[in-house]
Amino acid sequence: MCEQMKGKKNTGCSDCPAKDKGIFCSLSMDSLTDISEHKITNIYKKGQNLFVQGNHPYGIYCISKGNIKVTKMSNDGKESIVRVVTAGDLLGHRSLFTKDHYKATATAMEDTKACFLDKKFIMKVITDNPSVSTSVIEKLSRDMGAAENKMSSLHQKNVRERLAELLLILKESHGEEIAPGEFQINLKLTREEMATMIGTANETLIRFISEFKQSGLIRQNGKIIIVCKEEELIEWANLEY
Amino acid sequence: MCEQMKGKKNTGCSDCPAKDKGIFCSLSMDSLTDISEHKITNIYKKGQNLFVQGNHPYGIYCISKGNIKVTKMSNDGKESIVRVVTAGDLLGHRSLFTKDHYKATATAMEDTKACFLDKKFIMKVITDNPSVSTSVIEKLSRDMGAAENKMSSLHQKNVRERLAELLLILKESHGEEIAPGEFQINLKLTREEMATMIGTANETLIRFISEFKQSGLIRQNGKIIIVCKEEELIEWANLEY
DNA sequence: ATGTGCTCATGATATAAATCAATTTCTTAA
DNA sequence: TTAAGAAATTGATTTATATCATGAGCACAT
Repeated sequence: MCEQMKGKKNTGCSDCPAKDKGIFCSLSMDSLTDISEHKITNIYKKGQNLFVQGNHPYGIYCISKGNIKVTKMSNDGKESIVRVVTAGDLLGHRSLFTKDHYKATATAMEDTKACFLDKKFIMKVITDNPSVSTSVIEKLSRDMGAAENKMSSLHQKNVRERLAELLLILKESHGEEIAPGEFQINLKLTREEMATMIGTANETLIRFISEFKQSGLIRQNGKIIIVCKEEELIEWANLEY
Repeated sequence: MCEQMKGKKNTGCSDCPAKDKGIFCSLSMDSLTDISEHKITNIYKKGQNLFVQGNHPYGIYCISKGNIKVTKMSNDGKESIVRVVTAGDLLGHRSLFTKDHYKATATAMEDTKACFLDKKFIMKVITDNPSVSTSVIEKLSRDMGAAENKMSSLHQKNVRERLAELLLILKESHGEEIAPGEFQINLKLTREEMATMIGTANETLIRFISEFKQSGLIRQNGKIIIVCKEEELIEWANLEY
């Protein structure tokens, strides 16, 4: 019996905190129950891998709680975070759909709850439910837009601009307004991780973080970053019109 | 009447040279006829835009013949080619599915034939035909894999490695074996275009192209590049294991 | 054929960011 | 509670690549 199967069945999908953001949001109660009965829920501790670059996929993960980083490692050991996956998102679907091995490694950034659905079952759910397939298509399209955007930023922008852009993106995806115009980014990241998200060295990243802190664009509460002057960050980010 | 509607109906989808590579490949003759009746076929001359960054999508393009580059332009006028689209591929779907404006510009690299399907119709085809939706999902997944790969390459690899990688990718997508072990890349690219594909300056690209030519890894027949020593290119590309 | 405007090529120089090195601060586990 | 390791910071130096400058080769329209 494979690793994933060791998990135990858990609360139903209808109770999932991420239900409304997930691909099953428009399904009937009955269909949801069907999915609940097929899923295997697992808890991953911070630092644990859900899957590893090079392995073969045999299903898909629906994230119920927690943040997961998807990283690619080069031969010479350089790491890049290509995407961060959150509650309501899918994980491992890309490789499953292309019938390929995993091109990246997925690691829990904090204690995480993820439900595993085996290949055969999820494929059937997708073909049987247009609302699911269009959700998947929409999610993929969105992620691909983000990927292409990041790609062009790496070419067109310098590190300061890329950092400003990253902070704005994190503010959108993980931000919480804690005071008028002040947004706390609810995602704990090391400098190293932030650096690999924008394709730079951590020393370089640190210098610009310090710069932004000095200018009061951001501040820090322990490990947590707070965006104070969004408007100025937007200026620095040099976004497309 | 909008620009796209000026095109005339043309030969049916069943005669499309790209049919087998497209998302409609598993449809019945009847369904294909239905699609043929709804499509608007257009011819684009080299350099013409199919759509422009910032505009609003109201349908999708199926490429029947020709190559199209998808480029993103920064505020300061720097261009990046994020993807090249070929016969059998979709175009404009990403923005359509996310209900967003176009994030990039699509330009014909040569005389091109593309069929336009309006939003309402293509959405119906997708929801009515699981084979189409899974094809779309697979294509998106594949493109997204390419995008994330390119993203990490920009961070992890130097220009020489990225160029070697690009040549290998082009060999896969547009290569034709013209002699044992010699692959002609059937895609005319300027140096400028190649440079923007791997996120570098054209002068820099030219230096490495020259290097590769001198080492006999590639050679040129007019504007067309021929890969002579694939194995050595693979070495240089420093691919993931 | 002849200019006019691209594309390609090569050399010289500048620079952003990587790398290397050393110190401090924070975490975590014994 | 302290020791040990990890993460963050700051400074000095190096380096890959961008940028600038110039000229040669080609293609195409007149």
